[in-house]
Amino acid sequence: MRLAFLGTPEFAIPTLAGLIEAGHGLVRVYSQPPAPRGRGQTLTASPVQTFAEANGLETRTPASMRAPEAIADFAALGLDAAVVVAFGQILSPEILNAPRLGCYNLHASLLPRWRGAAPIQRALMAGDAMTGVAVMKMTAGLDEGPVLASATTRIDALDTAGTLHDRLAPLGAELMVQTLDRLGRGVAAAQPQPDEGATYARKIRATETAIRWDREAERVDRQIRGLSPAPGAWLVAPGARGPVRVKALLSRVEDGEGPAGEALDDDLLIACGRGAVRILTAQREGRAPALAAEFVRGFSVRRGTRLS
RNA sequence: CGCGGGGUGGAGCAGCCCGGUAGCUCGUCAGGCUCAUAACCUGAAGGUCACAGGUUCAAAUCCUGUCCCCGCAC
Repeated sequence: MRLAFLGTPEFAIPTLAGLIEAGHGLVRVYSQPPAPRGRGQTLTASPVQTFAEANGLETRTPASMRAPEAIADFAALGLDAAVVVAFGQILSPEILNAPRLGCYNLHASLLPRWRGAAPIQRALMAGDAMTGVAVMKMTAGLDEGPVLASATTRIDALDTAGTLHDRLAPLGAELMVQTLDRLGRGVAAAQPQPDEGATYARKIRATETAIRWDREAERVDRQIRGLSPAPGAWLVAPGARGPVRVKALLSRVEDGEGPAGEALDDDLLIACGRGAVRILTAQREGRAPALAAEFVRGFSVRRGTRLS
């Protein structure tokens, strides 16, 4: 098929790679424009732009797909369909209707659950036992289009947003390739999303990253894993030269009772509002992530220590 | 030039402010103890203190520059 691809972060790359491998006619890749990123604020191209250019694909990074020139240019491509994966811009009806068969989005949740910005993190933080990916035909409403296909994956006790992301990206890529194949053969069926069961996956805000030890252990654990590796759930531990911010990257619920936030042993078992959480991987500011055993070797958190 | 932290035997860290014999926890190796052990005891090996200059009688420590890593913000 004659396709355009619109995507921005790492998550979108397996799908783009899958389309290339499937031999589709990728006539254009769109991505968010390079922006100052990271330390030093260097102007950096998005992962998708970098990948697309490395693969010799025609790439554009318009600041807005709503600009008349962008719309006209897009319409002139004469597309069969467009594939959108975490592009980062809301597309107008003119864009959505331009390709002959429409625009198809890969979303990292089992729609209608977790429409919106942070589906992977939200599914984990909410304690869902299962999540997945869905391919839908895009409509004006945000993530409300009819679903053509979906695939599920179990959320394990030690999953983090990072491990889920890495599992869902290729799963979604495969699903998208299959769906396009069926679409091309005219045998794809779209099911409208039911409104019931719809939830919205709000963008993660910095204020959500502080660990609240007074909450029950299950919830603290999910917060830690749902925010790992980025932006990370934080706690503050007393250090020799003042309070130290520590990012908890992996945890597990364990038995234990005590005042919320108190270390119950010397190996990062921390009491919560109810139950306790053992931190398995941690990282303090300026340092590399470390397994609990190594972490504690250089930064002891003895039994009785109060964390906040 | 967005703000900040860090590079010290194989791992994780302390020491740096207030220059002067390389420290801690662990790992490794050898021996011992034990029915036995990831436990305990004894001993040993292993470090150009990121790199390059500078100051000094003397630099891990102070000054300058370079490279790499990380947190925040975005």
